[in-house]
Amino acid sequence: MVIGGRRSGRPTLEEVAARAGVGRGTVSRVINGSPRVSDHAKAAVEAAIAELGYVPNRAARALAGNRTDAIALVIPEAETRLFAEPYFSDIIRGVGAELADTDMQLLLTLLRTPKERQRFAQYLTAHRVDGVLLASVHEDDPLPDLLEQLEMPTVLSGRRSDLESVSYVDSDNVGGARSAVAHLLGLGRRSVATITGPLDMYVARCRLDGYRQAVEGAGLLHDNALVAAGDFTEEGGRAAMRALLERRPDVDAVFAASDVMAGGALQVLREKGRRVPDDVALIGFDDSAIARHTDPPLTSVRQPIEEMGRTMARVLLEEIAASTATRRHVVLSTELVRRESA
Amino acid sequence: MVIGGRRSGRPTLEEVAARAGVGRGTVSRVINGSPRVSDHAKAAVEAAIAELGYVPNRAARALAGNRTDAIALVIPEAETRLFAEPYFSDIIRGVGAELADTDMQLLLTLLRTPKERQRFAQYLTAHRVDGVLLASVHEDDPLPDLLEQLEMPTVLSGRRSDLESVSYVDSDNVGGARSAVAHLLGLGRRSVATITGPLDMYVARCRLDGYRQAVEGAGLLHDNALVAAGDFTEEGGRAAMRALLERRPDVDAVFAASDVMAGGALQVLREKGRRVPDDVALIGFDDSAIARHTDPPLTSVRQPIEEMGRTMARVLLEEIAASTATRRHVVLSTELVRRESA
DNA sequence: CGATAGTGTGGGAGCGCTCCCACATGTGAT
DNA sequence: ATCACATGTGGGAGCGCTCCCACACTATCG
Repeated sequence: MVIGGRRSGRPTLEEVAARAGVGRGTVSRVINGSPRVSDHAKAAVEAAIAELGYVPNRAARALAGNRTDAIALVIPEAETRLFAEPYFSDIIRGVGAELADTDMQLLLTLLRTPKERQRFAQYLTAHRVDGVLLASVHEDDPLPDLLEQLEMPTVLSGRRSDLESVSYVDSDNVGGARSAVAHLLGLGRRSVATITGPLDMYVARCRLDGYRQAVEGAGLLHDNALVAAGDFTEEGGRAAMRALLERRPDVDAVFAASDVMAGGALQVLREKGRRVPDDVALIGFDDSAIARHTDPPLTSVRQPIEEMGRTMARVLLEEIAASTATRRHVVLSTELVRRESA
Repeated sequence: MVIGGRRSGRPTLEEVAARAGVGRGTVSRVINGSPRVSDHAKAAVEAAIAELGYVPNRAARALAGNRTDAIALVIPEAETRLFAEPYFSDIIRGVGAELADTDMQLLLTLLRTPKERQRFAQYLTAHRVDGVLLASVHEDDPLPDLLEQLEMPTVLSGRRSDLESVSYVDSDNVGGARSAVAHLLGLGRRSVATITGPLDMYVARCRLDGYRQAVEGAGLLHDNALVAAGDFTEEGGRAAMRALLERRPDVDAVFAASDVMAGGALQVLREKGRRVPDDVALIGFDDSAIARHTDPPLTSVRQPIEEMGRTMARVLLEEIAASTATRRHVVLSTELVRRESA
């Protein structure tokens, strides 16, 4: 590796051209992989690049080419709290992996305050990124619409509703929930309850739908007393579990829409003297670290989150490359990870 | 907020100048906060900027000014696995918070493969960032030295050794460990063991030092049989705990150098029928989510990680702004969070 | 053999800034 | 009045690229 060199600055395209004995245009074409270059010229340029240790100046490229070679990964306000969850790091790792072979830069943008959102809107209008990855959106989030309006290539992780128009990559929440509940039913449980997430979140409704489909598919009657609303927090899981035991003391299985809530439910079940899984079987969602650390370890539905991140990046790059606006909706399948709680 | 506008592109500095009835130079001076501008001109320019919704073109600035207004947060290979740990997300949140009021961009760089490291070295020589934050370095990591050689402003989280020359922000690992072990001793425990991290990591050695200081400070003999090497993984914690029980069945307290390892140790203790904290008191390090979810919940040493992130960003910005190379070493104090395991 | 179409190539223009020189104007000392 | 110096200002030059036009040179055809 060549570090530093003659002169004050790094070599420029022009210097490469001089060394290779060609014009600026030809060097540019080689760098950008244009097919309209003779093998001979290409070889000479590549040699010159290697000799000089030339690396293109990003800013100059961006200025001349009216692009930035950078994409933003945006983590909205509500999520910065949950940032520690494996969800985001796995997304980031997936995105990073996919981008590693590109020379696309990844900008991390945390949007906590309205002021920061405002500032980010400026970023966008100032065309400081070529595209945006939006990690986890709420139903009423206007950001995707702003992005669409600005014709900024965008990919969401998850979606706001069935009608989501912006490109997204989501996991099969309905199917995951369905398979979890089917598993409980297959164990012979007949009073299968669910603890839902906040129902103003699409993901929570999907998981509830999956629960319903499985229950009804087994020819059982859907009983609203078996559905308790949680909010994806541990305390919410505890409250929901208490309510369920109150309403239906005969409950023999619970599907919680997140591991955190399942953890809360587990505490209450133990308090109330119910054995897991003997008296009550329990399944969570996310297959997070918590699932491995509860006693007993939680059976849980795993989402392929890193894969989601990779896919998001891939879809975004395609969207940036495409001349016409395309929308892609990708749903990745989930997998039931069996442990001792069910 | 003005979105879009007349013409094809966003307004330029020149247009702002025309509108304000001044020259390009004056607008530039206003934007960059130069004191050499009359109040009158300044007001006119600011009005024009607001009316046009002008946002400076970053690429043009970078090209003309020979800087990037971007810093890289680098997460080296070994750590991408641990990325889910609150450590990194807290660092990121802190950095993000500190940068929010700046117009410095945060680039996330995961360095997994040697190839990616190589590529990153090119980034650096190509001057694509103004500074680098390096999250968690290993003792033999050459990256800090490369950065120093390139005169790239750099701040580490943690340090490689006592002699670290590059700027860093670290937490008081020695003091944290010491207080944890002192707490165990204060409980009347006399056979206090420790599960260390990998001893080629400075942070692991610091925590071991703290352990030693506390033990010796209490007038006890240091027994090597009470020291088991782990590797910051759960499995490592399990193995170390098994070794400890084998060597010193009389062990009545354990200080693990991370919560993850403490979690592993806890499993083994339960397997072997030891009650926590009755038979064996246990303390972890990091105060991570795991600590709250084990049974019993772990007493643990908390580091002010988000604060570390904030400080890192602050120090880096100062270093970038400073004309001369400065080195700053900041050590933040830790706190023992008491739960039921000790 | 000229016309027509491809290929490869050089280099001008220009992207939107910052830097800095030159100059205008103002102020106080001589 | 003259000089010295600070203060404010306009605009040329140039950062390192990409885009694209113009041109040279080939092939292919009737």
